[in-house]
Amino acid sequence: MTASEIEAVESLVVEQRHLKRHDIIRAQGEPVQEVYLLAEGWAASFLDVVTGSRQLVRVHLPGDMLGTPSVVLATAAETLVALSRATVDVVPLSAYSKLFMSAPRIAVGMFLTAQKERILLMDRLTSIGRTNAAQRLAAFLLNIHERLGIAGFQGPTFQLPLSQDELADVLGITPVHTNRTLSQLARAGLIRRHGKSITLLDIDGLRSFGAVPLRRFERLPQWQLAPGGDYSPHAGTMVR
Amino acid sequence: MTASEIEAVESLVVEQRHLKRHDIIRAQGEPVQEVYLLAEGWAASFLDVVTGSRQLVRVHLPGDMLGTPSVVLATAAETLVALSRATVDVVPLSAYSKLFMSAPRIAVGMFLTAQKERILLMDRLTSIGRTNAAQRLAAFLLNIHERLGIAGFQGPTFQLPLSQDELADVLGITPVHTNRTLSQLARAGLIRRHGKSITLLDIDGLRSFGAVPLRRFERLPQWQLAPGGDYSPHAGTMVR
DNA sequence: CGAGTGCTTGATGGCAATCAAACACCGTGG
DNA sequence: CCACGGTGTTTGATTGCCATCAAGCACTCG
Repeated sequence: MTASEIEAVESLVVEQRHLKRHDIIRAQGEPVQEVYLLAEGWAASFLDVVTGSRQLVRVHLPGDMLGTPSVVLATAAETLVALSRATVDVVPLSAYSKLFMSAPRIAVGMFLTAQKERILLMDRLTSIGRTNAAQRLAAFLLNIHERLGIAGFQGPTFQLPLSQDELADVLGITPVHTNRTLSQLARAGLIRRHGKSITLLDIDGLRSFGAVPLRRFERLPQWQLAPGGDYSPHAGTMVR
Repeated sequence: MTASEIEAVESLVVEQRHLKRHDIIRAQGEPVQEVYLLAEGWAASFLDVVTGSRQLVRVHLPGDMLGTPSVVLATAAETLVALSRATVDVVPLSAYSKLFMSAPRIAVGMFLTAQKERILLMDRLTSIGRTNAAQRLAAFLLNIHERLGIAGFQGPTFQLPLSQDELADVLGITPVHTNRTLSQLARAGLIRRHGKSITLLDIDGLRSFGAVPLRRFERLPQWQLAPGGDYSPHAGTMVR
């Protein structure tokens, strides 16, 4: 989200929750009455499968909204969990929807954010459906690295607070094979590991190896509102 | 989309294109200047992988908007292709965005549609990441069947205008294995095939076999606009 | 009727799952 | 201080799902 969107959402916060690793923010199947703004730490959204396994569909970093897909459902589709010590701001759904309906500039931002998330999910789907374990891992590490870069962290080294079990649930493979795949990328000289610390030794190499497309998200001029932040009066385009 | 949303989008149509099977509506990498409303026939969105394979990320039926995720990009992420003889309505992006910014009721609908698509992508990701080929196929057939039911078709039999190669690109497996998997579901008594015609013999059996979650999409009361279709005046929630 | 496309089946190989066990790390409690 | 249980990581052995390679068959169309 952009800074102004975060600012607007922050004004709706009614509660702040401090979580430790593995704490559930909101479980799959619960009624949808809130959305969340991740203020600090890492979190994840995952779906349970009846067979017992689960799929991490998204890893969240500070500034991300959590739980927004489920606003079209009566009961939540995803479970939201803290991956590290974290802080989330609780936003009542009623306030969130009211913000959308009363602040056009924010509404545009929320809409475009949702479309951006669709692109990222499409990329993940392609990665999991059409590439092997090592390529998926490369793609995932690059994605995290890029997002940390946007958040201000520099350099090729970062802390990844995911266990190999959780990483396996991201990649759609088993924990055992995750371990072997990490070793494989290290042996190939693409990454280095020290505990939870990951160093990307060859970013271009990882990108071509993982078949990762470059995504330059932009706000096209078509999405600029008329000055003043109010709705541009276009008679005839109003509906009903 | 709801009927009123389709109606609103239809008023923006500048051109109608009649396509035959395999025609490209818009290719990956092209500038994003339009979105599309599928009026007739089947279509698909897919992503190419540099390794040569591709992933069908979404199969579209009449009434679906095509190409909307890429409105956050300068060049399109997905290729849009006709799966059968089809008709698409071309909507300039500028008109589409103007509709969003001037018609709050439609804007809410477009936002909720995007969130719904995220849920569906999350379900697909879980299906491909965490279930085997037969389960993915069951889940896909159920999804298509359910959407055809919403569109008014009844009964357990429908025409699936996808080649096994295309089906393979949906499921993230090879064409050869798609064939074997179809035979497997038929041998198990879950489906019957006659050419492109598919009959679901045991819908509940397919649902439990494919580990398919039930999704009841609803418009929660929080998303109801104040009567009149105009923005509800909530002083203090306007931003900037 | 020949070429192309799509479907089907067989044989073989490889990537990843499964089963199993040892090892490192860490906070807790005797 | 060290025993300990728990969690997480690593490695080996075996199995199996699916990919790959190959070939035959059915159908359509120019």
